[in-house]
Formats: sequence, structure tokens, C-alpha cells
Amino acid sequence: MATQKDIARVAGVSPSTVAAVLNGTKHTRMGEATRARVEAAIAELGYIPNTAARALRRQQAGTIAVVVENLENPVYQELFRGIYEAAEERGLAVVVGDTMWMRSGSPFLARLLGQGLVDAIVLRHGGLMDEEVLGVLRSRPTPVMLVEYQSDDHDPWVSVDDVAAGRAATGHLIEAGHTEVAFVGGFDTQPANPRHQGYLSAMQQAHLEPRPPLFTGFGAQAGATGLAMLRAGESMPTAIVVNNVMSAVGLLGAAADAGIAVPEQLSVVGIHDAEVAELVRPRLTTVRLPMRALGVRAVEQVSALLAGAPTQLGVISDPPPQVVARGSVLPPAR
Amino acid sequence: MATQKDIARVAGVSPSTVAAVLNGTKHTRMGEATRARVEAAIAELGYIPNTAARALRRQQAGTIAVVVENLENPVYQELFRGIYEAAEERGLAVVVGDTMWMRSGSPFLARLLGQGLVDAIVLRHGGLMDEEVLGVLRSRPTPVMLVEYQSDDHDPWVSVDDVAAGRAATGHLIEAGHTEVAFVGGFDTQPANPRHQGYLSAMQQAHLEPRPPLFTGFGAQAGATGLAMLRAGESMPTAIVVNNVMSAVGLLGAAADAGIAVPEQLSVVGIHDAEVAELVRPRLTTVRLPMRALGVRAVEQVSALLAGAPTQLGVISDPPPQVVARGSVLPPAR
DNA sequence: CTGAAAGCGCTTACAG
DNA sequence: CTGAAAGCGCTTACAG
Repeated sequence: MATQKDIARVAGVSPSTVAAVLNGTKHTRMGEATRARVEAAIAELGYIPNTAARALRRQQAGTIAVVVENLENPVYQELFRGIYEAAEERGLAVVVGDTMWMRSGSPFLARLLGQGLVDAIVLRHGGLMDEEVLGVLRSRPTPVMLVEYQSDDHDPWVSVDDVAAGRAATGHLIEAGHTEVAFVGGFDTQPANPRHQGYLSAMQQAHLEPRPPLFTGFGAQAGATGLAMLRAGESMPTAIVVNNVMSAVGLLGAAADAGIAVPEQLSVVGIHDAEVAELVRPRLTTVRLPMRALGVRAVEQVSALLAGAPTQLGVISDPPPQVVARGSVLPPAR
Repeated sequence: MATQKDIARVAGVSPSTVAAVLNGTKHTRMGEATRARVEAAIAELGYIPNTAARALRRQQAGTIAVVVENLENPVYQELFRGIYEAAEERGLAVVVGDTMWMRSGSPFLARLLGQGLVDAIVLRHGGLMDEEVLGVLRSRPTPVMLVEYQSDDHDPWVSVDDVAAGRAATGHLIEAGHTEVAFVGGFDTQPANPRHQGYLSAMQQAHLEPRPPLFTGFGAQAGATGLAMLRAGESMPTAIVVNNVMSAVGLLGAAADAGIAVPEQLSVVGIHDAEVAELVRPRLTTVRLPMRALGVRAVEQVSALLAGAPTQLGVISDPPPQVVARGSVLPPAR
């Protein structure tokens, strides 16, 4: 591989001159002939900069790592897009990984932990990550920005407004006339599950009796399980707020299997929007969260952190969560 | 940040000794007391190796980059898993990116192109990538392993057996008694669309008349468009092979909207398996491709390439594509 | 068994 | 306007 030294030799100049041409630094008004010779040599030798050397010398890698708990969750599509766009604006490269890969001792983790390759980590672990690994991560000098609701400011974090999302989903059902509204999915987290908090808030505001939440987890199975539990209970609700789109889709499938007509007999709203909501029948009504804005904000804030500039962390309330009315909600049958 | 030099000072030894302890190299039988002192200093200072420096010195990064054309395509879940597992076995870190990010001049591309940070690239571009960028990539010394069907050996590539997948999907429909089978989705590529080739082969073998393919692309919309074209045509088929799961799901939705009962009036098989096939109603019958094995193979072969060892490229025929019978196929109504 | 030294490829003050 | 030199943090022959 050709190096700057090689170019210097071929062009008959010093390495510093080559670096100047390459980086457009200082020697800006260098002799035209010199510059031309250098550029010719660069082209001739097919020079490629060595990023490792540059990172070492500059003491920054120009890269942020994004790690999420489940790479193929459709919900991240927009998040990645926002992160990428904001990063590109700042000349930062983005590199993505899965929480699953972050077992202690894994090469991926070692790479993230190692100095010099990654300037900051944007992490959404969804509670799935080893506390030990998390601790190790936190003890490092490279900043870790959490992208999920935290309620305390122990770590820097940014999040969409999950409480408002829960409230919007529940409110939409209440406005349609439902009074028997259940909440299904997610976990009983610490701090309290924010979407469930939103559900509670909407129910109380409408003077309706909240039902005990069914924290059945994430994924399609969580929706099916939730519906089964509801059917086994004393009185079926007429409407369900589901913590997550994929769970809502799972619930829709389970309802079809059980011969429950959605939306005629049962209304369903899923929190978070994704393409699959448009694909199933009936189409799923969802609450859309500003994931792209979240990505942009995460990069902004991590950059601010890196630069020592003042940060603006916490919940992103603009744009607010928005109900996307599709086909899974109708007024209750009577 | 503490460096090896700092540790050496604190422990009262030379930097080489620190390196020896850290890497477990040569000085293997060093004085127990020395080693203990060094280890204490490492712990005390919270030493973290600088990966950029190491990569520079060793002239290898210990990382492979995986770039796919659409990060959130559910089909990649298994591919990533296979890649990750095989990479971990070899002590390699994996870093993921989206083809979309590889625009000329983007920091991500620069990072991939630059020497020293990435030892090899595993790429699935699905024909979506700029020919120019592709050319640049190919001109670099770091090997690029393609993970998609190529038919020629211009670049190193590995692929699942797409021809066999097309044949299996079509064969399944023929065995169910269908004679009017259409092919929808994908592109009219160069080399010829291998799944369509498989369709053709199965039809001919059964002495059935193939229909002209409807190359409507990828994604859910491609399925809906394909169905619309079929309905506008002279005679509806009784069964459809869809090039891709997501397209098949889109086709299912469009069929429901049009009042066409699947599978009673129309049978559908999607190529490639994904969770969503299990979630929709009717459940979608698919052909499962060994994506995990593909990932493992890609890493194996890229390692062989790097090591200068003999490679075994091309189609992975074991395990063969497998029909996953769910609810979208029935014998034709008469 | 341990240390001094060179060098990976780059950037950046500093001198001329 | 251009060059010589130091140094980022590590690894690895080589000498003792």
C-alpha cells in the first residue's frame, strides 16, 4: 500500500507537503506546480489514507457506534436514518451492532471498549443487556448515550415521549367510545413503564377504571399471550392498547385464530409505527413516534457531549406522538 | 487515558514487559512477582488498550464490515447471526452498515475504504448500489465478498441456492395440483433472475406452460402491483410464486382487499422465510433459505481469502431450500 | 528473564 | 512557501 511517504518520494516533495495537499490545511497557497505534482502522484499510486494511523494521531476516530437490542426491529429503520443523516452532516461515520453481540469477552465488545476506534456509543439496550457489560461500558471514558426513557439523569439519555404515546393510544380509544380498555405488553420496568403510565393517565383523566396491566413482554408472542390471558379473565375489554407494534400484530393474528373480529368486536391500537401495520388485515392503527428526530437528537447530543458543549437531554416532545388511524378501531358494539 | 507506558512506570518495568503480560506473548515464564506487579498496575489505572494503535502496528484491524442493501429486512436476521458467530470464533469483530450510506464522499464509505480499520467487506448490494461506488470498492486492496448469486466468478461470491428455491416453491404448487402458476416480483437481472430460473425449470419439468414473469421489484408494494397486473390480464392464475416474503405479504393484503380468498381461490408461496409469514392470516407458506449457513460461509471464505488459503466459493447447496407449509396453499378450486 | 529501540502511517507545531 | 522532526500507542525483533 502506498503511503504519504511514497507519494512524497514520487512527487519529489516532503511528507508534510503531501499531508497539506491531502488535508487542505495551511499550505493553502502552495505552488500550483507542487500541488499538481503531488496530486498526480496520489492518483498514480492509488493512494488510500490509513484511517487507523489518522485516528491514532488525531486522537479521534470520527466514528460513532450505534448498538440496539434487536437489529431487525422495523422500528429502528427511521432511527438509523436520523442518526446517519445527523452523523454525515458532522463528517462522522456510523457503525451499527446488536446488543446480542455484547457478551463479555466478545471481539465486538472489545472493539467498542478499546480506545481510538469509536468516539462515542449510542445505545438502546431495552433492559436486555447484561448489567455487568453495561457497567464496564459506563466505566469507560468514551461517552455512552442512551436512547430510551430513563426518568433519572444518571446517564445521558434521550427518548421519544413514551408517556404521551401511551396517552394518545388510550385517548384515541376513549374518544371512539370505549370504556373497557386494557393494556398489554412490555415489561414492568424500573422506572415504571412509561407507556403504561400514559395509559393510566388517560384512563384517570376520563374517569375510567384502568385494568391491571398485562406485562407480557415484546415481540409477536407477547400480543398473543396477552389476548389469551384476557380471554381467560372474567370480562373481555372492548379495546386494547398494545405496548408495541409487533405485539399488536401478534395479537391481531391470535384474535383471527380465535374468531374475534377486529375491529367489530375488539379495537386494537399498537404503539410505534412500522410498515407491517400497513400490511396486515385489518390494517393496524398505531401511534407514530418521531424516531428519526430521536436519531438526529442522539447524534446532536453526543456531539455536544464530545465537544463539551451544553447538552439538552431527556424527552423529545416535538413532534408529539401521532395516532395513525387505520382499520383496527371502531366504536364498541352494543 | 492510561497507556502501556504509564503501567510500565507504575509497575517499575519496561513497556515491553507490559505488552508481554497483555498479549500473553513470549515472556510466558516471567517472574511471578513481575507479572503480579504489572497486573496490579493495569487494574489500578483502569488500562484500556488502544485499538487504533494496535491495528496500525499489527497491520490488521481484526474487524470485518457487513453491508447490506436494507438493514431492516427481516431476512437478514439469520444472516447476521451466522456472520457474527463465525466471526467471533475467529476473534473478529463485526460492524454493520447499510448500502444506502455508501454514497460517494460519505464518511461511512471513506471509513470502509480507508486502510487499517476493516480487514474485509461482506457486501450484499442487491443491485442497488452505485456502479461507481462499487468500482471504487473493487479497486481497493481490502477484499470484498459478495453474498448474492452471481453466476460468474468475476468477484468472490457466495450465495444460497436461489434457483433451487424458485424450483421448490413452484414444485410445491405443482404438487398441490396447480397448472396455472405465475411468477411475481424481483428484477430482470443480469445474470438472469435465479429464482425465476428455478420457476421456469420446475414448470418445464412438469410440462407446464410458464407465464411471462412480472418483475415488479422488492418490498410489499411489488406484491400488490403484481396482483393488480395479474387481475388486469386475461386469465388469473390459480397460484403465484412470489420472489420475496415481503412482496408475498403485500400480495396477501392486496388479495384480501380485492376479495380474493387465499388459499381457497388463490395459492401463494413466498421465497425466503421470515417471522412475518407466521404473523399474517392466512399464514404464508414460504421457502426457507439457509441464511445462517450463508453468513458462516461468507466469513469462512473471507478469512480464507485473507489468509491466502484455498477458497470454496459459489452456491451453498447444503442445506437445500425447504418449503415451510403454512396456510396459503390449497389445491386449485374446480 | 527483561529492556532499549525501531517503526506502523499519519499530523502538526516549529524552523527556515 | 516548504521541510525536518516529534509523537500518537502499540508490537516485536534484537540485544543483554
